Amino acid sequence: MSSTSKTSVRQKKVSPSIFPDAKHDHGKCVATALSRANDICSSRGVRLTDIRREVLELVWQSHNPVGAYEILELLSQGERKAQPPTVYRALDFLLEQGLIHRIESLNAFVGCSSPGQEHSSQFLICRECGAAAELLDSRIEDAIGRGAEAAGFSVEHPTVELEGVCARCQKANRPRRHERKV
Amino acid sequence: MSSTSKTSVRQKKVSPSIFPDAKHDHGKCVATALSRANDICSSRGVRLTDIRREVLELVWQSHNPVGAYEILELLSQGERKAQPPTVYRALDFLLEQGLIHRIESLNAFVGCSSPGQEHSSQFLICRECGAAAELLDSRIEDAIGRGAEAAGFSVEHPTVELEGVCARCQKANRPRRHERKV
DNA sequence: GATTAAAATGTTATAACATAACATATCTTG
DNA sequence: CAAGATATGTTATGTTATAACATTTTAATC
Repeated sequence: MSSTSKTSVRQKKVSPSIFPDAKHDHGKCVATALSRANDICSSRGVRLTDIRREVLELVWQSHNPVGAYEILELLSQGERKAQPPTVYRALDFLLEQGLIHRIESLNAFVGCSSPGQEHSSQFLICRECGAAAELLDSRIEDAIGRGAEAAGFSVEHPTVELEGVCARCQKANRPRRHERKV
Repeated sequence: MSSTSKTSVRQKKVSPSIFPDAKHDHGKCVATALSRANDICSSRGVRLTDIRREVLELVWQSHNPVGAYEILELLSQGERKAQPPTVYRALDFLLEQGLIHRIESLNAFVGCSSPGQEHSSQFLICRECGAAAELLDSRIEDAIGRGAEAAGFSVEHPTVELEGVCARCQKANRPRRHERKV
């Protein structure tokens, strides 16, 4: 057991949006991610090299999962002319350190919202805007644990990726009253 | 006839193994899958052509997810010399009809254990023997639905793939008492 | 049973994602 | 600084998937 990471895990008003607001300060997201990554890496004695930091920054360019080759292109726009292995090696490092997650259903990568702690998470992936939000829902985790246990199966690496439509896109798509078909 | 394949679907002693027994009659699995596929396709007025049936049969060659190019190779061992699009088109058809599932974390395909009914399922994937078993656990489904709902997210296509070790492989791997390290 | 439109398959080429293998550079640490 | 470990560069190739267009097969209608 790793004790309590936050005491207010279960609030009354669960933030209705783990999805970032349209006008949130994304610079802050990036800054926080980089700062935490720094802390985590130095506390573990592993090196957050230039390439690794740049790749992390590119993954965090938005809340949408980004493909390795997209990163490669972005990375190659600067001075550096990288090859695929450079990117994949950096991604492997970031995955090992729990700084990013891989989205299997998209072959893409997204920044981890709570690095530094082991956790199994669930992703909500909006098919409209492409954003991915990380859910840390213990009830889902528990249900999965119990379901697997009933089959005598020991889960080591759960993948939970939920494609659908986020609240914002649902609102945006909802037709006006007078436009409705039925 | 389709209808009841067995009346004892919900027994007291829930089969502790949705994973197939080592010595189960796999020919029966295949025969059942093909027969159901036939029924489903004819009732829907879609065509289970030779290629599609062969691909379905190859997917069902075992309970381990199988890659598209592996299918391609197997398919090309016979008379037919197929190309990738042939296989992917057949797989697309089988997916659309709910006769197979795609395992995102493996880029591979596995037969559906309960075709003919819409369902969201969860996969238990053994990293030892490679077998994949399909769980239809409403509690996991519910927990996911609630978790997503709390975020205002509407789930359309859930992907739940649980990598770990199946009961049989756990037993097989467990060291003898006198061999234990700790 | 010929006509024809739709559906399925064949064929060629290429896109997209990922890693193997070995060379070179750069960081540590004695 | 020497020397091993770690990280990156470089070349080639493996693996998964699809686009685009040609041909064949099927099913429906006359």
